[in-house]
Amino acid sequence: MIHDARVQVLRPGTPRREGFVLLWVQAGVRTRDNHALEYAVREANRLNLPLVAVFGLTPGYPEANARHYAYLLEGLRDLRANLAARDVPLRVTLGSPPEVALNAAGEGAALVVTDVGYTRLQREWREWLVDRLDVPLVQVESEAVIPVGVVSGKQEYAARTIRPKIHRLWHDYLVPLDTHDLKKRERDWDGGEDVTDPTRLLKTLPIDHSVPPGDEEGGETAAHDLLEDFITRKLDGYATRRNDPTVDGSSRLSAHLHYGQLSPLSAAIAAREHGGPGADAFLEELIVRRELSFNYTTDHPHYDRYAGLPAWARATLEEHAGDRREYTYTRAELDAAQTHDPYWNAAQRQMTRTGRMHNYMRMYWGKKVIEWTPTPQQAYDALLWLNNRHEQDGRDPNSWVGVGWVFGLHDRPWTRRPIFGTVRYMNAGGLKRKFDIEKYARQWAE
DNA sequence: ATCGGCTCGCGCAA
DNA sequence: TGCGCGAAGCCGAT
Repeated sequence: MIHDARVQVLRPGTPRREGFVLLWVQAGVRTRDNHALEYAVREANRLNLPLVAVFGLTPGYPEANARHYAYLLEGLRDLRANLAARDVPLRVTLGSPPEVALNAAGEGAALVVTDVGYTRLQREWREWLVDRLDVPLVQVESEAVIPVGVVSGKQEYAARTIRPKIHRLWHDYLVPLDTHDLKKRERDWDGGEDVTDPTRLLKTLPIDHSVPPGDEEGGETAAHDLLEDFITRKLDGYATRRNDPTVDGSSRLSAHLHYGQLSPLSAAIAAREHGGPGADAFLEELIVRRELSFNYTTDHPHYDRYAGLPAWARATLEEHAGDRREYTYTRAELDAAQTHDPYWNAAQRQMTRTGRMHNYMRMYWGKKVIEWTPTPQQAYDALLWLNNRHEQDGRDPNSWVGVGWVFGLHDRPWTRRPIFGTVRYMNAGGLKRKFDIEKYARQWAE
């Protein structure tokens, strides 16, 4: 089922009666549980037209490097194969995504269907296309379990304010998506770039190659293998094991979700069917926390800036901006994991080597950088830079929210203390109390 | 080992 | 207008 609230007409009009339906893929790089794809298939069948797809591959995506592009290209490789099995040919074209979509539409689109991403740039791409297209454009939301605008129309203050709104709605949206066979097939649709060998194509792209690919394979096939493994082997222990950075207890699905290779609906339905406390904990992360980050980037004009943090948090940090810092490090020293703190260095190395830092360590990692930089603004910029450079899912809405949390976003005040003011403080004592931090340090030793 | 206090602002009850 | 309470904590008192 495709809920009406998922579908938004961005450019109204009557579809042409000839040509093809065009699916402009931006966010949903998959065929399973992709509402935009299924909507496009139904529209093509209704209009008795074929369906084709296009992806604009921009080498200029802000902050993206070889680590990110490798994962994206693996996703496109799988997408082309999986769409072909649905009789939908995919073209991958180098260039600005909305321009690529506009040019493809110019070849005879009756109607353009697209999906939804939640960053400023993705919104601007859609707006750019709306202004120039001369056929209808429909967006179908599939990266959120519940459409962002349905959950809330304003910036939520914290998880506790968005949670009841989500819980009220989620049973209406946690419903399977049925598929239809495409009736008409387009045979003459140029495929553009060859994505069968992502490594080869990656080398030719004029991007930042200084960060190598991470340690996990991208793409829809790997995503579903990982999901199955997670549900059968890890979900039962998830509620407790996910908080221990020395064991493999987290889902590792975040990057697949970020690149649209895994539908959050697929993951949510699989977890709910399995049940238990692990499923509850996972659905909290997958739906409540994830939609809270979409809410932040959608309803906050400065979601990626220090100035966008809550007023109480900025005020208290600025009151303490003149407090003495025992250690200060440059961005390069942090990047190279060259601090006096072996636990911090271990976390940094886990991230640079694998593309993932354990969630609990990420909080500690962020809090320490507040202590070790001259001003909170510099701490914010450094953390965001490090996160977006090395994390496989960097530049996801959860990147800005995760870094923002370190500075008090979606959190509450605590005891006043130097440097932090009333923003929550963390220290290595907590790591020692909660788990075997020495083991973690050994796991990620130099 | 466990517990209360720290501190702000939202949202609901009244 | 008052009141309860909140993603992951810390610290000192018992």
